[in-house]
Amino acid sequence: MSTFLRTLDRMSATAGPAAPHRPTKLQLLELLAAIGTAQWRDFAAAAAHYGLTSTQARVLAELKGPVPMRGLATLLVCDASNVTGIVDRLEARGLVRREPSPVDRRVKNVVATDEGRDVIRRVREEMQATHGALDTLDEEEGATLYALLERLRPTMEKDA
Amino acid sequence: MSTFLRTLDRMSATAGPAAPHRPTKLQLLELLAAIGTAQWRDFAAAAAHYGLTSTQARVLAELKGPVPMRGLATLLVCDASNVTGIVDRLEARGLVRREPSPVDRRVKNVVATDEGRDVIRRVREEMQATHGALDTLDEEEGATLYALLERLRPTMEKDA
DNA sequence: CCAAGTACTTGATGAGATAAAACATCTGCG
DNA sequence: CGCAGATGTTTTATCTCATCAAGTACTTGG
Repeated sequence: MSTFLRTLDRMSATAGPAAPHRPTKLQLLELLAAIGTAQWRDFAAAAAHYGLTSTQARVLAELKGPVPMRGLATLLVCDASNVTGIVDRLEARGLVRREPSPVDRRVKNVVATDEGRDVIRRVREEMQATHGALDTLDEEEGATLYALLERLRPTMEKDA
Repeated sequence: MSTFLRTLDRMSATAGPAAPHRPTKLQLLELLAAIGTAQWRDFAAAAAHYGLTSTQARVLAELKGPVPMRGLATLLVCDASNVTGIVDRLEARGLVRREPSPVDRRVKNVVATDEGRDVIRRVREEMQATHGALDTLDEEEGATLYALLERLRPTMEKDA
């Protein structure tokens, strides 16, 4: 609680005249959206640096172990037929391999190759380097933000 | 986007069990990404409910006044030739209008029609309705969250 | 006035998304 | 057991969105 108050104090000291003190729900939604898209663009840029589309990078990042095509579709929240093409392109570049499931002959498991693992590792590193954004928050502010966002999360994920 | 999440998750794997009062940078990023993802999917779903793609809805949302094609391209961070098609489709549905700029005959300003404004208003309402999440914050907490997020935004937009 | 720059469009190309349908395989129930 | 229905994958068609290259129309500054 005292953390809250001090955070507010610091904010009113640094916020300047432009900061609205009573944001509407809509303003908050728009701000969240703006930050979300900024993050997404960062991810896409890091992926592009290694010749990947963001979707391809997304798939590659999922492949910690073998994942069936259908499983990828579920993870990506998209149609299974869509995954075929994405994995085709990754496979053509040698970043990924299809192998038949030992337990179900209908299923093809997708596995990252060594090169695939290497590429996604580099994308991750680049993301970390890019995000100095949060360094502008001190420890208390970070804790405050985290606590507030965490309360938002469960309600917003209902549609997943 | 959900992979993006998991990627960040994996990146912060060394942090161990969550220490809620001292979140790491990566934990914060993960949380922001989680909320951003959920919100983006909600936005897309609300837009789809009115027969709009998320990109089309995004354009409509930008049209608070007349905006030149080139300006839209800048806002969307994409090629100008891309905007032509998006606005074509919106115009074909009567949600948007091109009108010549009075000051520069090269320029076409895009304006939302009454119907366009109505549709985007409904999309926004649907999002707000979906996100009772924000109702769990009281006024002070909302203001705190807004101020913190606002400080994050400019830093994250640096890379355009 | 004219060269260079800017705004927009067109056309080619490619990724990603969905829907419908084909095909092989698995599963459960009579 | 055997078959009907469900499931996993791919193909094909169609759309949107993204880029690049080129072309047209207009503006601007030397």
